[in-house]
Amino acid sequence: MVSPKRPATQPASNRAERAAERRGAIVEAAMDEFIARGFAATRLDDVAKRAGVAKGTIYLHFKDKESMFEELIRTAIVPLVMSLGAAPPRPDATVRDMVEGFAKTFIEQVATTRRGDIVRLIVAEGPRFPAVADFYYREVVSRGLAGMRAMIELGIARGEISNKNLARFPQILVAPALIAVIWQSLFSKHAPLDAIEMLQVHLDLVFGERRTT
Amino acid sequence: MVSPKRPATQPASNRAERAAERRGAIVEAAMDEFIARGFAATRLDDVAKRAGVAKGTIYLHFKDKESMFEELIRTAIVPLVMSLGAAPPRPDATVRDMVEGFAKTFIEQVATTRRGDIVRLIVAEGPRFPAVADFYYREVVSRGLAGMRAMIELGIARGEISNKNLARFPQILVAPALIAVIWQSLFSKHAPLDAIEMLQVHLDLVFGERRTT
Amino acid sequence: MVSPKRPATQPASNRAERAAERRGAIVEAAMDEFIARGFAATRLDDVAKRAGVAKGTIYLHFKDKESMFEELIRTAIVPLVMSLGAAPPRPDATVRDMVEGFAKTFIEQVATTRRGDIVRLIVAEGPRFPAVADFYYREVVSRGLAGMRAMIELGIARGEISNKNLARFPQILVAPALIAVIWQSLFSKHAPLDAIEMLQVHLDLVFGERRTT
Amino acid sequence: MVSPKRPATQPASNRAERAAERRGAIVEAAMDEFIARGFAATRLDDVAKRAGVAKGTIYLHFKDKESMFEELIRTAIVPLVMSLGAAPPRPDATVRDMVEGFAKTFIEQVATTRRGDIVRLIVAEGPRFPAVADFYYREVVSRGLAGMRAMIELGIARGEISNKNLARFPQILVAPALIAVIWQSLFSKHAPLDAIEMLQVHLDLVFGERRTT
DNA sequence: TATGAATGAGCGTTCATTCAT
DNA sequence: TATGAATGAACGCTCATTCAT
Repeated sequence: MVSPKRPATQPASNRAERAAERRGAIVEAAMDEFIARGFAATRLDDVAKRAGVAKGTIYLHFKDKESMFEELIRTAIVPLVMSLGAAPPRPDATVRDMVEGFAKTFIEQVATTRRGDIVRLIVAEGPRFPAVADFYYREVVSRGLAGMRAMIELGIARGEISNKNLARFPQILVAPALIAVIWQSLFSKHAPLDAIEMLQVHLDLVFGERRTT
Repeated sequence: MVSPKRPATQPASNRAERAAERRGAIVEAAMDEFIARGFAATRLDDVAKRAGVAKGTIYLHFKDKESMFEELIRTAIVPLVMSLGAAPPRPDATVRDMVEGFAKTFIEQVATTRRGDIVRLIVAEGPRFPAVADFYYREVVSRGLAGMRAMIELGIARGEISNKNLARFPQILVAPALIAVIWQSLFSKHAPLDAIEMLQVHLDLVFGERRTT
Repeated sequence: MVSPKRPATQPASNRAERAAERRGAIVEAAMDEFIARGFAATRLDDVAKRAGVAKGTIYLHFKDKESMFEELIRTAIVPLVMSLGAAPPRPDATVRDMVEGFAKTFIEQVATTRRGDIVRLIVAEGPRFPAVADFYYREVVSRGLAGMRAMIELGIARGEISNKNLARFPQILVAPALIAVIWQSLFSKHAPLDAIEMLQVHLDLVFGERRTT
Repeated sequence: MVSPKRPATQPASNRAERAAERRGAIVEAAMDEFIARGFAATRLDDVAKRAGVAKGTIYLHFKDKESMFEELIRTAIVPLVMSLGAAPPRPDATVRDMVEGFAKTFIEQVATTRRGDIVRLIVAEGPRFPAVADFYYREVVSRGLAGMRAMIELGIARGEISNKNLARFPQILVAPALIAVIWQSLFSKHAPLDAIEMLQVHLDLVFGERRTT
């Protein structure tokens, strides 16, 4: 959340920079509002207020509410992919270690942050925004599942994973992660969920229980 | 579309009955609309039209849109619980068989029907309707998880489940089922998902692979 | 301008009647506003206020501002045509008498009333509302000119009109009438125009000067 | 789109000249837009774009939209008057020849050009812009009618015009010309109108039919 | 002088809610 | 009880006007 009023010391950054700042503020504010209220219930007035700009300014950056929403989600998905794709390719590590690293990254970078809320937002609005659902499927789901499948197959080849059918349903591998995301939004106040622990247990199911030395 | 003047031949089903019919029609229509559009985007005009009643009639049965939504969800959850709680208590069966039966019931009764959409609706609107989320947690989630935990513990006691930590995270057991529900709504047109098969594989992870004779 | 509140003595006219009254009030109000401000500058808020209804009520009768405008004009043109077409077909009268009667009717029924303003409104907005211009041409202009041409030809045949070319330009016969309409709206406060007199003089040109005994 | 930095080779036409150029471009663009859309529906954004200047630049030349419109019309009227007042004062010609020359000039210089659209624009917006209507009356209408009246009186004196009352309604003389202007804008696509021919016929009415030798 | 990003009042339209019938 | 016409607050979007650069 950058203050819209640049401190006097700063030498008045150029126009483009200022515009980018404003746009950023709008994006942040809109994201927050969309997450908090969903698409239909979000008021552009509130977005503008939260972003510290006038209502009309939003329309200098986005064609209308709908395309703002779609563009926002698309934009937000990119770092989501990046934060996951950033899994270090340690070829010498065990598959379990790789998956575990990946899972931890997910929990830290997604499940416990606003990125997780975006995932829930997509689940919530997807049916009304096929373009969003399509994009999400293409950029995140299909890629993510392909990556998981590759991991699973490697695990099977190396003998780390015994259930050969798992490769057909990589969804199983990520299911608890998604559960964690949804749990955060809906039930964490009723009963906290230790996502990291849960993922460990789940990985034990997949890879066999770790011999606790 | 029932004629307002009941023909004299009809034994004049009493008023209460007629009212209940109307109310039922409204509930059905509202449910469909809420599922299709979400809370905020649903128009009571459309609900009334779909239910075949006048707009004002809705207000004879519900205080306002919000409480209608909450009441609807609550009402819809009951058969959800019932359809799941109806698991026959075969004490002689293996735990896996019990869980499997339960899972199949879920797939058939929930994941592939409108009930699944209701689950997604709760995920979507839950944060804006704490009362709904609370009710859902109390009536479905906590009970369901308790039941699952009991099953798991029985499985552990009987030696069917080796991972003792699983009892701490019964969410893991239901995670793929929830995935199936969400997948139906969002991605089934991109790639169909055989939920039954997926659950089988998942149960293989939990109970150990079935020796396919 | 009918009072929206029916006097208590009246036995509460039925719904349809009330609706027609309201619609009539909206039409009146909208006509006045459109004439006074033109299409773009007319505010539906003002129309509603003037009609004594809520803004939303307008939308119970008209799809949107644009179609309201077009429908209004179309509706207003009908009595315009009628008031002109009502020229009594006195076959024994001279052509001049017929044209004169027609002209007087026009001056009395159109040029000096709000109907004249509607003509000016069509001139003003026609280019932006081709549908309006088309309708006006079809229903009023082409018919009116055809009628005029018939009169002129009759006049020529009877020897009342000597200039045979006039039949090719019946516009000439109506031009002063249109001038009168426009003059009313724009310049009557600068210099009043005695339209009746002017038409007499014009007819003298067409039919030859009357021998004022 | 003129480069803001004038190349050194150019003898740097002074600022005032550049400003006048810009102002001219704005005037042209605004005129086109006002004619095409009317006052209220014209967007200064479009004017600026069409003129090739920034929106703010308009405000360096005009106080606001309203006064721009009024000033524009006033400015546009001047050449209108000039193009008409430029009637050569051939004292030896017949009055009919003079009027005919005048009429042809009008058809060529006004009715078939954008100037005619300006006349229609004044008819359309006049009631909302009394200043415009006043100015137009003062500068064009009253002068034009006075000129016409003088012609008519000369015609009467010379025996070319027999109807002495015509001098009281010089409007009759110009009515067909105005009709031609309006017809161009509204109905020329439905039925073309040969304005020159029509004016000839009209003059035959006024001056008596020409003996076609 | 010229720019165009930013503003915010204002408008068309929608829709939950009311109420006379 | 049921209706649906009527309401009016609220929202998305536009555009004349301003002003920092």
